[in-house]
Amino acid sequence: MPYDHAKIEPRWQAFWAEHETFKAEVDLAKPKYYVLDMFPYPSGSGLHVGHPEGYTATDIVARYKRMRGFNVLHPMGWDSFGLPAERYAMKTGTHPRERTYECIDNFKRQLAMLGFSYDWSREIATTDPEYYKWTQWIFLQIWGSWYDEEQGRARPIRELPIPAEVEAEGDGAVRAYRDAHRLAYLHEAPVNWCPDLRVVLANEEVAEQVEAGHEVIRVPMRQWMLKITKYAQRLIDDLDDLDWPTSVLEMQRHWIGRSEGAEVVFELANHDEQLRVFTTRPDTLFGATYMVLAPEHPLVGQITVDAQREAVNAYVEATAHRTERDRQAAAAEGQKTGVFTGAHAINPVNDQPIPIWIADYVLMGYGTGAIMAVPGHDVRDHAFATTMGLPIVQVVAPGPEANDGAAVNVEEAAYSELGVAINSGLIDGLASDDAKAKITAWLAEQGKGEARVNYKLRDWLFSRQRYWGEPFPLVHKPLPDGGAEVASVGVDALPVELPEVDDFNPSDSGEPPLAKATAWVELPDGSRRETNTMPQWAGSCWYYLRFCDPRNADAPWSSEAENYWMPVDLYIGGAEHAVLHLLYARFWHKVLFDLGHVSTREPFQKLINQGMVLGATYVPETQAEGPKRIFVADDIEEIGEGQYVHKDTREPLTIQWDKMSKSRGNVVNPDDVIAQYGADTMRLYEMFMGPLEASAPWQPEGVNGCARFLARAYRLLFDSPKDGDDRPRELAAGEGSERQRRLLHRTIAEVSERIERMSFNTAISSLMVFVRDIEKDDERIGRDAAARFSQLLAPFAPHLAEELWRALGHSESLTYEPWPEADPALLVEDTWTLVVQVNGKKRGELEIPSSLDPKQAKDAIVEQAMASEAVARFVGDKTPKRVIYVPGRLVNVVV
RNA sequence: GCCCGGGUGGCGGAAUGGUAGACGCCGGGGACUUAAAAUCCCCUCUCUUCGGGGGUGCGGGUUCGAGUCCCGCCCCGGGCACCA
Repeated sequence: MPYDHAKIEPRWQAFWAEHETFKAEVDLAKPKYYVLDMFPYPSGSGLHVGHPEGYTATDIVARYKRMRGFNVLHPMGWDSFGLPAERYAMKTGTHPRERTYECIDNFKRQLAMLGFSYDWSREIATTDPEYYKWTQWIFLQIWGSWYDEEQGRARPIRELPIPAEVEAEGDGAVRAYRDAHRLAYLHEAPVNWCPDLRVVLANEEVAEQVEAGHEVIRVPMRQWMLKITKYAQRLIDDLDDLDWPTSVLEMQRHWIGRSEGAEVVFELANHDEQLRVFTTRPDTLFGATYMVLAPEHPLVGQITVDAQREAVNAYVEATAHRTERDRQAAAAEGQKTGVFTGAHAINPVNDQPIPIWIADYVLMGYGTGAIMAVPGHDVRDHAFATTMGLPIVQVVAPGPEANDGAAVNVEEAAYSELGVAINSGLIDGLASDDAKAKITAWLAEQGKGEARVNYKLRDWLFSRQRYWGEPFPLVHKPLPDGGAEVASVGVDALPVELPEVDDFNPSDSGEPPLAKATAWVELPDGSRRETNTMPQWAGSCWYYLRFCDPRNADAPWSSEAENYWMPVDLYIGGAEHAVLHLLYARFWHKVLFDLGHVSTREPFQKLINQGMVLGATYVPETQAEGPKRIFVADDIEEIGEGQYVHKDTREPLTIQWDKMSKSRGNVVNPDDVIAQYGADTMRLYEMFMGPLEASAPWQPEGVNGCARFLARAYRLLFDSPKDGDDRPRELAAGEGSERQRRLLHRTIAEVSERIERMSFNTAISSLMVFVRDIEKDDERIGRDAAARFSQLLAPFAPHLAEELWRALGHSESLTYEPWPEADPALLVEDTWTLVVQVNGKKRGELEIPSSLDPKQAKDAIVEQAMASEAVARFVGDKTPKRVIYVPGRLVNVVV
């Protein structure tokens, strides 16, 4: 029987498992290589063919590096906390744990069938108490730290200097001072509360529920926050040394959003309070004609005059009920709303009183939640001023730096670019940048402001009102004065395991589900456990560290293992994690670095985002009014090349490619592909589709070509008689004929170079050429050539490669065989092709013997070209103006 | 709107500024076969008066030479979005 993947693949998978072929141990004598996949959330629907694209790529690199002599760490695990299991539990009553481990089993079965070289002895799941024990431990490190601005690093909270005046106020004040400085703190943060469902919704869930008719309001709730903002600058700076895609670097920089400007203090008329605003354009201060506070701003209640109170309250109330979506839709249309408070502020540069408004285009979460409005030079302020009839003043004119001489009418539109200051007192005539510097210095002198750097990045809202997450290892301890203190349960009490409950719904009052497990919440000493749980990000923030030492019972990892394996040399995963997962993991890593628990500043040295695998749906060629109709492969019939009709209605359809998703119905299950073609073919096709980073459609016809190639490779070494079992062919020793040797060594060189630059599709193309051409001259492949080929094939199609290797008489796996080296002497051909161009157009080519060295023998080569028929024909008796010679490539005669 | 990618045959895609279309799919022709499948070989951008001409989203430019570099557009994908 010819190439039978169903027989070969399970056999080698069993062999690898039995021999623990891929088990990795710290070995200081060998260089290490840590290659990591973003571990998956084990969803109920299992893998689709999109998942294995990245996994295949890392597996190729892992196998290649092993053969290159590296000690390779290539682990896999499960990001297994998450909402779907909890939703499933509410619906069916099945405990999330049970459901989660079912799903893990299914994922693991599917991954095992693909023959990935994971060290399964290192498998971890974030839901395992032995794992989340250490997630809780890391949280305690963060909670137990403060950020020392002077040293620019986190330090243990016990090292926080307590000011004498705080000390004097007693224990309560000291405790409050410490709590305020911790990297994890409690804060009243606004959340999306849905009273109908009694749950807090993630931002992306809001639209869905509102559409379903549920009310969602922003209400403040006491939440755990992490001070990631303290790390904003380091999170930007340390991006410089990473080998990451530019798009991800850019997205991270924008997310952190550093901007330079000034903080300016405005005194209030008839009030003792001050108003602080952040601006990137202090040079436009003379053009500030009003101020705007966010509706949530704490000063709103105090400064509003009685006559305006009713209108202001109504506006504040309305804002709380407006969904993000509403506000965004209005913003997109440039609509501005707001209400005058009746109060005035004093512009510090000219002592003019200007009115204070509230409007929801000012966000409480950015800057100080208040702005000075300069309608002449800011489009948003301009739109607002126009709507409300507020004055517009021009204080910047186009100057030599930008738009010199352009006509500007700020009544019509804001001029938001740089220029020269006008109508601006002490900075008149200065270019915008100089004006900024001068006015900022002046403000500082007057005590009315200072230079300031601001970031978009907010502190990380770290608690969730869910059951299926890590419990916080904290308790609220009652104090004699009636208050409560937050205390650690102590490292010895870890893990704090989730209590068994049968109801996973939140309580009527909106308390998290854990609050109902009273036996767990209430401790003998009167303390109450924290009932929030951690977000799903928590487990994925440090799993790459646990992989270094996954069974360590005494510590999250040993410094020996961490020192040896870290950092991750290659990290591959989807672009959807470009911002949050990577930012959060980098943040935790830096805290751990500051506290001396890890040795590298950054966790992931090289990052690659694999592209999406697209699935097909079919849509009507002419889309009628009404809901969109889409059809899946089962509904359609192909009546001609690229022409499809609905199999019942005969309506013409066109094919449409989208990201694969269960809801679209365009997923392809790897189980089916493997059953038909085998894992090696599947892996090969995943890589052959195109560059790793690019998205590509899954076209089942294309899989054939890869299957054909493997069958050919199999036939090179196996004889399949009609009657009887396959048997290895008798092969002569050596690397075959001269031509075959050259082909082999060229293939070795090409495949090596292409794997190194992760161009797997072209590496596979080299292997295909080898198999196609090796027997062009009737001679069977040589034994040694076959061995080298098996090794080259091994990273891509490991099962077949092992089978071929064994057919050549080896009894061991080829996993650790040294990678073949190309003999440079055999890469030089007898002749090389010289292209002859006339005026840049190809007119002929010449075979030049390799005895004429392309670099040395320039004159002789050019002479031959000039004597060629092509030159004779296209140059004739014209005199060449110039002759360009590109060594080893071409001669271009310019006439 | 802003920030990243990308646009090459019927399709997926190759191509350090130097022969555009490697490799594979689909399609066509042939060999083998009673036949089919499988396999093997050949052809497969386009026009052509068979000399050659044209062609990498569009329009310019740099260069002896541009898919590749520069400028201005168009289209597609991804991300962000009232961030002061």
